[in-house]
Parts: sequence; structure tokens; C-alpha cells
Amino acid sequence: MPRRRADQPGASPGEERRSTIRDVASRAGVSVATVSRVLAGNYPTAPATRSKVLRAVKELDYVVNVHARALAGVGQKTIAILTREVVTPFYAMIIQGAEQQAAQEGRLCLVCTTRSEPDRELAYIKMMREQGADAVIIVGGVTETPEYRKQLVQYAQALNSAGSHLVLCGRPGLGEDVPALVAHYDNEGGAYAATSHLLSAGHERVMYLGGIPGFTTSEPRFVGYQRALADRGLEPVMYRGLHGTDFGYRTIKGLLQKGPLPATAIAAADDSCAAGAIMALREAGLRVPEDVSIVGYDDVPMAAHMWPPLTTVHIPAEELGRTAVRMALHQSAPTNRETILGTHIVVRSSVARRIA
Amino acid sequence: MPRRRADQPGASPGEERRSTIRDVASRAGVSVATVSRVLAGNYPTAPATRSKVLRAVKELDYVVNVHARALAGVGQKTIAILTREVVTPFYAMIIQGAEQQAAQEGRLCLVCTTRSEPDRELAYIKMMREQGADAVIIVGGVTETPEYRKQLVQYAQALNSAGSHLVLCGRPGLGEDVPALVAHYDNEGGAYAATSHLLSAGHERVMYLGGIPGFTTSEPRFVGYQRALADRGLEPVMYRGLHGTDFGYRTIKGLLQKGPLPATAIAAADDSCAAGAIMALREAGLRVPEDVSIVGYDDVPMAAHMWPPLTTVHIPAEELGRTAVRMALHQSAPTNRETILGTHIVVRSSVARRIA
DNA sequence: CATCTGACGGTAACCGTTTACTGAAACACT
DNA sequence: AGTGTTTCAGTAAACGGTTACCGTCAGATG
Repeated sequence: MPRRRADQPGASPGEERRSTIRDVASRAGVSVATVSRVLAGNYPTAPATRSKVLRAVKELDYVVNVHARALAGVGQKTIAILTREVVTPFYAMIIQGAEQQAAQEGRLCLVCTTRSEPDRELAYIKMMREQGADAVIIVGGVTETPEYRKQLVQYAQALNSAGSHLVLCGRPGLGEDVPALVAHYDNEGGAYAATSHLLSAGHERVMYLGGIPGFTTSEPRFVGYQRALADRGLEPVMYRGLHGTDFGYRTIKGLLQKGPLPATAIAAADDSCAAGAIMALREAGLRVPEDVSIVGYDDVPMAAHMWPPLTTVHIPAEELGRTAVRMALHQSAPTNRETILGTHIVVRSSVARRIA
Repeated sequence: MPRRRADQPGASPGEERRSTIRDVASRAGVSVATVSRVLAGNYPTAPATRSKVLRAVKELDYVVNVHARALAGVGQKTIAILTREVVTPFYAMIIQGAEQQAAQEGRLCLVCTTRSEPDRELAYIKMMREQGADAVIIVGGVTETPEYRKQLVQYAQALNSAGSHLVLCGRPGLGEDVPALVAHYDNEGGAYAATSHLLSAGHERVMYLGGIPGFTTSEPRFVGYQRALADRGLEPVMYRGLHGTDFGYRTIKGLLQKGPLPATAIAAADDSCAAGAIMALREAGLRVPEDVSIVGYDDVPMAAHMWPPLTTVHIPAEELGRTAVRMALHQSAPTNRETILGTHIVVRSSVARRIA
């Protein structure tokens, strides 16, 4: 039963119908096959025909319908990037790297924000399966619950059986038998290095500040901190709870109201936490790094422009994103499903030697 | 001519074929129409049939093919966001707002980064036309050249004739007769207010720092600055050139090497420029705001956490993004094609009264 | 001059859905 | 029982492309 084929006169006035390959064909006086072939350029066509078609295309301002094309099996596959949000510079940088690589490989990128809602995340994954995306990359850590994990495993399998890949970027893998790729970085090593840096500057009471217990990025950082302390037989002093500037600010401010800081140095869970802490210290009349030393984590762009410039742990965020895309696209061998990038400390001016 | 229909035995081993509505239908022992209707839920179905279908769907792990669905006319439309990049917090915030609104309206968002390359931008616009996106939102300013402008006008028309919209977000419109929506903010007013703030604190030599001449966001800011000065009969002192921390840092540092700063206050083209300037001032032993006052522009999250906390011009970035999406989706009346959001100064601690 | 051979263009099957239309039961009425 | 209504399922025509297959016609070859 014909449904519309809006060729009757008196078509709706406002809405222009998008021109199809058939329109082009009839305008050029050839068949649709010829138009398709001229556009694809994968079949011999007489120069005269060719130019007739191209002229018609230009006149009608024709663009192919990707849906139809995809349905016919020649789909331009896309890569989806799922992230909590884009405003956090760390995520933004990963995304930037991923998009660069994707662009280089001729892929279109879909960035979707999930706002930490597992439901939204899962909904997007489903959407991507429908779209037929050839990879979905999940960016950033998460607080893992057993149910969430189970869901993810299931989706990894579903994606896999549909011929596409799930890539976990900046988050640990799901286990040997789960068909997911992993592009991760060394959280624990960075924290160990940062804490050691403080320690070797003579500090003996080093506080760990911030981080969400159970969060996949926080936990290993905390472990690295503990290990560095344990290696020298020192006791941890920790104030964990949340990420972000506010937490750092409020925690240090509260501590300072109760008395002197129970540490001479702070290892912050991330740069913004460090920024908050510095603010609170400064408001209380303490100097950084003369009175209190501090290191951050992430090396966001702001870190270099803070006062004092923040010593922190650099994560190769852009490279991480790029790696994720590369893995997704060229994952030929089933081996090497996991790439761990190194982290390193970048020393600036927020740490001072402790004079004993 | 049958092409594949992979039902022959001995199908390729590695690649699973994605199951179709036909597979579900035959497994459930009903017709494809019935499956479609059960899934859509817009047509009466007997409970028994219903559950048979649902079971088959679950067993085969079936998801609809969006391309086919779109082709059949029930497309989930998407909205595309084009931006230079995502790492600049100002853009990130606009994007965040846009995505929030889009999610609220049940739309999927495509974020694409153009890296300032007009070619890439134009290529993405074409891609979006193919996709049949129902709006493309271009975020952020640009240095307009006549050719670029002409191209954009052409694409606005093409998009419009395909029934979708072009929205310029944070950038001025293209003229009365061009079918583009505009969600913009008051650049000039903000700069006027910021400069006036400095002026009414007693400063008489106020320097304008940064901004790219000809850039759509820079130019009006500079005009606002000039107007504020002119209103009091003062002469402008300007060092323009680029956006960003580096420019601010290098310019002020260079100036300071040559002698005392030719101003007692700085109106920066943006917050990061201000951050760079502060750094250079500090390195030269000058205090902010005691020796030099400064105001920024944009009110990025960092501004509140800088030292000193930066007085700056707030742009309702998230609301700007939200507005863009709302306009794109509900643009019913052809009037009101342009929304200009207000900007206002937020005073923190980077401006001090000048003691005459 | 007959036949072969490419080059080129058209015809139509197919991709996976949606949905108007048709038809067949089942039920409710006279 | 005969007829009118529902209720529910199936058939098949689009949607807008791609491409295998098959003609046709011109030039090359024997």
C-alpha cells in the first residue's frame, strides 16, 4: 500500500521533502543504479553521463540517506563514547584523544553523557547496539556494584556477538572470560610515586585527602599511598569521602578549625581536591609549600596555572583515549586485550623540603 | 538476486549474524507484523501471542535495527553539536547544558569536534544532513571570513530545506534572511560592566589584554571595553592577539621586562588569559589585587578557585546550551529566531580600590 | 561480413522495519 | 440462526539505497 511518496501536487507548503536518488535519476535522465554508481565511483560510467548526474546532484542539493545506505549494507560505522560528563577536564582530554584517533581512522564519534546513572549508561549501550556502532567506549571510573557488573558483562557479550566491541577506558577489566577490551593506566603506581616524592622530601606525616571509597580509580590510588607509607613503616592519615574542590576545601577547613593540621604534607586524590585544600590552607594563613606541601593527581591543565604550580601525577589522558579507539578498531588478535599506560609524577612548586 | 540471507548451513564461524525481526517471528511462530506490533505496543495483541513474542525476543537477544526503523519513517531523530573541542570548560559547559536539555526531550546527542578546521565543520554538517539529524548546533565563536560565511549560509539553507535547523550558539546570526536560529549572549555588555567595575574602583589606566581581533566573541568584548572608557573620556591601552593562558603570561612578562606596567588594572579577554597574567605579575613580585587589579571573562569553574579568586563576567553557559536545544526543537513560530542571554559580573577578590 | 568483446546502462532483488488494508474468528445482538 | 461488531493476525507495499545480473551497442578481430 503506497503510504506517501509526496509527488501529488499541493504538497505541504512549509516542509520540503528531502530529495532522493530517484529524483536525481529522473532529473538526469538516467536510472537510479547509474546515479548510485557515479556517486560511488566504483563502476565505469561514460563522462557525459557522469557529468549529467553530478549536475543534477548539485542542483537538487542531494545527499545520500545514511539509513538507507546502512540498510543496504554499506554502513559508515560509528564509535560511541560513553562518559559521565564532559566538563571534567580529565574526561574531556580522554575524549579529545579518542576523537582525534577516530577522525584519523575515518570514523564518526558519538559522545554520550550518562550522568553516573547506570540506567542511562545501559540505555545508551542498547541504543548503540541498535545503531550498529562498531565499538562503544566507556570512559572513566565507577563505583562497582555486583548488579552493575553483571549487567555490563551481559552487554559486553551482546555487543561482542553483534560483531562490535566494548572498550573500558580508564577502568579495570571485567575478567578473563569477558569479551571486553581495556585501556587503562597505572593508578597505584602514580600514587606510590607521588607519596614517595613527599616522603623523600622529608615529610613523615602525609595525609591522604579525598577519593570515593570503592571507586575504581580511587581505590588503587589509596592503595599506592598506603604502600609507600608502609614501605617506610609510617602510619596513614586519611580523610576520604568525595572527589572535587568542595570536599578538599571543607575537609581542610574543618580540620584547621579543630587545631593544627595532623600532617605536614597532603597527597590529594585529584587535582581539584588539591585546589580546594590549598584554598582552605591559604584562608587559614598557611603557606603552600612552606608550611604544608601538597601533591595532586591527574595533571589537569589547570594544575600548571595554579598558585603555586601544582606537583601532580600525570596521566596520559589523550593517549589513553587514542589507545582505546585503536584497540577497538584493530583488535585482531584476541590476545593483548588489555593495555596499561604508565603514569609519572611531574614536579612543580607545591612541595617543599621538610626541615627536621 | 538474493545476496546473502545467511541461513545456509556452514555460515561464517566467527561472525554472528545479528538477529532480525524475521528470526523472532519465526521462532515465536507469528508474522513479522505481529512482532513489530508487540514491540511497539500500539495495537491490540492477545496475551498469549504477546508473551510468545517477548520470549523469543529475549532468547534471541533481539534489538531493532534503527536504520531500518528510520527508513520506515519512525526515526529517532538526533541532534548534533559541533564544537571546536571539548576541553575548554566554557564549551564543555555549553555542551553539558545542551545534552541535559536534549536528554530531557528524549533526544540522543552527537557531539562532534571540528578542531577549528572549516572543512571538518562543513564535512560534519554534511554528515548530519545524511543522518537526518533534526538540528545541528554550532557552539562557540569563529573568525569569520567571507567564504566561510557563504558556506555556512548555504548549509543553513540546505539544512532548512531538509526540515531541520541550524542553531548558532554563542555566535552571532547570519542575517535576517538566513534560516538559522541563534542562542547568544551579551558579550559587549559584560565587557562594559567589567571595565566599569574597574573604573569605578578608581582605576584610570585600564589595559585590555588578549582576544583575537576579528573573532566573533573577542570583538564585541573589546568594543564594550572601549565604550566604558570612552564614557569617561579615558584612553584605551590594549594588547590583543590570542586567547589563552600563554598569551596572557608572555605578554605581561614581556611588558614587565621593559619597565613598569602601563596600567593599574587589567581587563582580560577571558579567564585563562587573566590566569596567565596573574602568574607573570606574581613572578615579577607584584601582588594581585594590591598592586594590579584584574578582571576575567567567562567565569569558568576554575575562576573561583584561583588565587586570588577571580572577579569575572559570568556567562550562563549551561543555560545557553539548553536554550539552543529548546530553540531547535520547539521553533514553531518563525519569529524570535534569536535569543540573547544576559551576562553579569561576579565580584570576587581580584580587584582593589585604587588609592589616588 | 560475421562474431567476439568490452564498456556501459537498466532492471529488480534485497537490506529490516512499519503499518494500511484485508480477512477470519469469536462474540453479541435481533 | 442470521447478521453486525470487535479483536487480533497476516499480507504486502513502502522507506531510499546498493549491486548482481542481463541486455545493448560500438568497435575490434578473423
